[in-house]
Order: sequence, then structure tokens, then C-alpha cells
Amino acid sequence: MKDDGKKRGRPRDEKARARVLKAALRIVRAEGLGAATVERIAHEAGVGKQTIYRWWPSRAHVLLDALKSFVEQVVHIPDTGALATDLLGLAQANDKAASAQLLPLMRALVAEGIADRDFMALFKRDYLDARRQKARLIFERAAARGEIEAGDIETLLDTYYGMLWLRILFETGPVDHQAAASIARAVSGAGKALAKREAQE
Amino acid sequence: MKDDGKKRGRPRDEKARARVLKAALRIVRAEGLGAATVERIAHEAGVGKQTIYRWWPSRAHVLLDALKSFVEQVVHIPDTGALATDLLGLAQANDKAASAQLLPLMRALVAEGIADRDFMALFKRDYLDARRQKARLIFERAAARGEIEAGDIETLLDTYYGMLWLRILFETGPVDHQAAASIARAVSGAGKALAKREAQE
DNA sequence: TATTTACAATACGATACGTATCGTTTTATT
DNA sequence: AATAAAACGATACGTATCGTATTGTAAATA
Repeated sequence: MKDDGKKRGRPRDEKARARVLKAALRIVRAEGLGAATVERIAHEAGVGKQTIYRWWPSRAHVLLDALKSFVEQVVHIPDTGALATDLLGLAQANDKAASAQLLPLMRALVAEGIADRDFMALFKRDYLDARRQKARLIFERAAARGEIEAGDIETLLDTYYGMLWLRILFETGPVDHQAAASIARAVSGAGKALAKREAQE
Repeated sequence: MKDDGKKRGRPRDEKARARVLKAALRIVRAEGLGAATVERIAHEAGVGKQTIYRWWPSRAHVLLDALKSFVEQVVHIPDTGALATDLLGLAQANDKAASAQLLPLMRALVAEGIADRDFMALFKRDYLDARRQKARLIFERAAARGEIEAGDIETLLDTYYGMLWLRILFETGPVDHQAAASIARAVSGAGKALAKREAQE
């Protein structure tokens, strides 16, 4: 995987890469998807347009890269010993993303995915599924403790992310601590109900 | 509301309006958002481009109009006397929308809304909230029967539409009878849990 | 008949994507 | 030291699409 700098020509300028991601993030956060044209990003990053297209296949890929590099530093999976409080911690991490004004970026990626099916597949694999996989740990631990049925995990994940994305995309409610608590309550409540129902059958 | 044809000049051609909506629907369903350019819609409808912009402010409004005119004819709110079966009926209505290949159109409207905040507000008001208002009746009847707490209704609606839109946008699962049953189970399960939790406090 | 409005067709300006090219700079190889 | 390879910033270019403006014709009222 490492290549020891053995390649022939001039090496990639990592500073330029960082400036591009930073500029993309800043513009989308401040002015929304519409303002984040490739030329604008290139200009504000002090970079030629071709340098962007040399390393990313499309504008959408730049934005996805920007989101990933930001979120991976910020959001962590809690382990408090109980499902309800774990969920609260997870939802508060999303609250943090909202405070950092990442919501416009996440909406932008969905829009790109709708316009381009291949990109949607990448977005799902590289972002949605990656996040979901981490959140799944919370439910697996809860199942191991007997708080929920292991068979209900995917449904509970759907419930959790469903409520979250409804807020992100349609602004049907805030994405803040209070929403986090509300989502956590609903999901851990649903978990208990599903476990009970299956026990009765 | 009726105007008796009292206006001066040539009257609007209602046939042309219908052809535009039909063409928009057909193209988005068959080839997705990208193919549904205004010029393509105009051409396939046998209509001048300006005739579209005379009656709709933007392409997005044409698509919204097309979706509304279709869905209002097709989706109805069931009343079976029990929450679980009502939800199943509602979700099967969405299944029907999916079979009619309306999912690409719904995705397209979300993408338009992300790119244009004013349009998102219109989409929410004219479509999302209108649908939600109708679905709310199901939960209000269930609350009146004592199946759930009235205070949980909004959370349950969030759960329902959250799971549904997750499937529509991200194709995380099919939008079919089986998904309908799964969503109905999860939501009516969550309803029981929320009612129980509140009774304990 | 004159006026008003809608119609289809189509030219137009603006914007943004993604590609191609130019001369320059940085690195490894010879 | 000289050469080849690859990335760099800058920028011109071709294509696509949006939404507007214009033109000549058709359908209605006054």
C-alpha cells in the first residue's frame, strides 16, 4: 500500500488536496450547494480546475471526500452500558455535526446521488453503510445484554436513521440535543416493544 | 373560482396542460430525473417551451404538479378498525406508488428541493404535509380507541415516514408489500412501547 | 373588424460541468 | 548535469440546460 515515493515525476501536492476539501466544506456550509461550483472551489483553494479533476472524478466525489474527512474526526460511537444512553450519545454526535453546519453538505450529497445512480451507490457504501455499521455495534451490545432481540437490529437501525434523515432533509424538526433525546426514546421504546411482541408469539 | 370564460383573449389549452404533466411523468418514470429536461418534456408533449414557463415557474413545479395529480387519484387512507391493519393498508398504498414507478419522481422532487429552498418549502407544504395530515387520521383513530397515547402520534408519524423515505431515497430496501408489513409492524410495535413507557412514569 | 391572449417554434444569454492544452515546477533516473 | 515523467496553476473550449425574449399564427371577446 505504501509506495515509498518511488514514482517518477512530481508527487501529488497534499497541501493542495487539503485546501480543496477545506474550501469545498467552507463554501457549502456557508452558502449551500448552489454556490459550490467546481470553479469556485478551485479558485478559493488557490488551485487549478484540472487539479481537482485529476484526483476526483466529479464535483460530487469532492464533496463526499470533504464530508468523510470531517465526520471521521468528529463522530465517535459511545459505550455507556445501556441502549438508551448509548443512543443518546450517538444522536448527540449528530447534533454536533449539525452545529458544524454539515447538514447542507449531507443534503447536497443526497441530491448528487439522486442525479447520478452510480454516485448514490458510492455514497451508500462509503458513508451511509459505514456509519450504520458503527451504529450497529450499539444494538449488538444491547442484544448481548438482553435488552433487545438480535433479530430486531436492522429494523431499529431503520427507525433511527429514518427519523434522523427526515430531519436532515426535510427539516421536519431540529437536529439538536432535544431531537437526539426524542429519537433515542422512540428507538429504545420500539426495541422493547419488538422484543415483547416476539416473546408472545 | 369559475370564471365563465369571460377573459378576453384565447383561452388556456387544458389539453396542453394535461399533455405536459403526462409527458413529464412518463420521462421521469422511464429514464429518471436527468432525462426530464424542460425541452424534452415540451417536445414530447407537443408544446412550445414557453407554454410550460407560462404556467409553471420552473421545471420543479411541473414535476410536483405531475406527482400530485397522480397520487391524489391513487392513494387512499384505509379505516379497518385497528392500527396495525390500517398501517398495512397505508403502506400498501405506497407499494402501489412504487409499482407505478413513482419513486424516481419523488426522488427528483427531493433533489430539486435541496437545490432550491423555496421549492422545498412548497414541496413540504403541498405534498409531505398533505400526506402526513391524512396518515395522522389513522393514528388519531387508534388513540381514540386507546391503542396508543395521543401524545405519541407525531413520533410515530416520524417513525413511519422515516422508514419509508429511507427506502425511497437510498433504496436500503424494497418499497413493496413485504416492506409495508415490516414498517407497519415496527410502528405499531413502537406505539405500544411508547404507551407502556408513559404509563409507567 | 380590432384587440387581447395563448399557441408552437426557436433564437438567445447565462451558467456550470468536464476536457484539452500550455508553459512551469518538482522529482526520479541516467 | 541532463533528461524524462508527472503534477501544478491558468485558462480556453465544447456541451448541456436553464429560463427569457421574439416572431408569426390561432382563437376568443368587444
